[in-house]
Amino acid sequence: MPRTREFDEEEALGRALTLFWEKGFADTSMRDLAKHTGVANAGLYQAFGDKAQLYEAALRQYARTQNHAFFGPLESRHAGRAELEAFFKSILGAARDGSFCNGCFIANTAVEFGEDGGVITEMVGQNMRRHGKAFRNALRNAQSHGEIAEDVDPKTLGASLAASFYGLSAMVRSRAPVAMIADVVDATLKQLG
Amino acid sequence: MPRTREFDEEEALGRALTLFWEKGFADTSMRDLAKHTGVANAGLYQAFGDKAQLYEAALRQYARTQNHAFFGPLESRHAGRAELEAFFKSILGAARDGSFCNGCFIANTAVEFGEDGGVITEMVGQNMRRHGKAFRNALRNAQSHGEIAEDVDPKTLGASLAASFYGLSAMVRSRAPVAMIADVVDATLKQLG
DNA sequence: ACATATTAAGAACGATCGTTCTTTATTTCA
DNA sequence: TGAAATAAAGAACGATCGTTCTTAATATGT
Repeated sequence: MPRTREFDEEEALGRALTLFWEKGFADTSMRDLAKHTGVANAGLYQAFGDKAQLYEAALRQYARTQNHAFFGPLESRHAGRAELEAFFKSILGAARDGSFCNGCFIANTAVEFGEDGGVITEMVGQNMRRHGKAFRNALRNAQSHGEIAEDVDPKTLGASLAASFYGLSAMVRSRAPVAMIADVVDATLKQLG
Repeated sequence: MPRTREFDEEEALGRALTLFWEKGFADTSMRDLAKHTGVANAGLYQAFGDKAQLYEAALRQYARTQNHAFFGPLESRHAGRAELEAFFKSILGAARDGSFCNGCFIANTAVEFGEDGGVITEMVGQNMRRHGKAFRNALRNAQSHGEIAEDVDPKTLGASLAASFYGLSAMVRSRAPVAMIADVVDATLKQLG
């Protein structure tokens, strides 16, 4: 009997993500979101709940798509030095062509929400652990294949590479000169030996 | 003839900074600020201009005080390896005791404002350049004194240490486990050789 | 084909936002 | 000491916020 939903939830969520990613949670209004998604105000509430739940859904989609595209290669059983280099060089490339100009949505969320004691902080922590694990996986593989120096500790360097990534994210978001981003990438990769 | 101002501008600004630092620009209302500074609503406008100008003034005070306390030692002509180690170890300590739980206000501002094309972004860039220069100064001194490896490039590693600092800031702000912070600090300092 | 359930569109609500204005109190100079 | 000028306090304003409600359109099961 019911009328069918006209809009595609996943696509609308993607557009909401774009807006949250660019402007953050507090600076994005539900009216902005309705306009940008093409979904009526009430439709967003019907489909996703309130604004916070919509943000959570957008964050989940980011983790599932964009974040997965970035970190998936590092999580492969065959990930090694090549994937680590490709990761940071692709960030430099994305900084050049502007496709990384909003930085990492996980890192942005970490900064905006801080410790809210809720589900958002938990999701941030979960994704940050994923990042560290991905780097560590690639580092371990690279080390066992003799592709990087023997004296690196995959656990500590993995955490450190994640921190460098978040730092790069903040710098790119505030439009630091590309030369500075290139310097960071150079020095970061030098740690592989 | 005029009545004298009752509150101390610098102290009120410090309290405003505390609030902006903890909650960010968008989530801090002028009423919050009036309550927390003890200065009446109109008094803040009288003394500082509008909300954005108040934030700018708070950012300037942060650069002049907190930021200076952190980076001043690295900018000394006598700064070397000891100061670099002390810097990152003090971050670990501050992560432990909670005194760094809001992260770096410069990095937070970079993430919240992104590229706004205005004075805020310019101040962020200015302070980020200062950070890179401070690290580079200490690295150059350390190198010329034989305290660190000869093959490090102070320029690129300086930029990279700044990125690591911003990343640490984001991680601490979202309450990453102290063990993870310690890992980042360990791996970061390992770059000194 | 009609009744019904759910949608879309956006008007409307109360709260809160940044900002200004009004009022009252206070201090200094002539 | 009285007049002028500024400070302090907070009420008030219009705008916008998140959210809900009203209305009208639409698609499905019998």
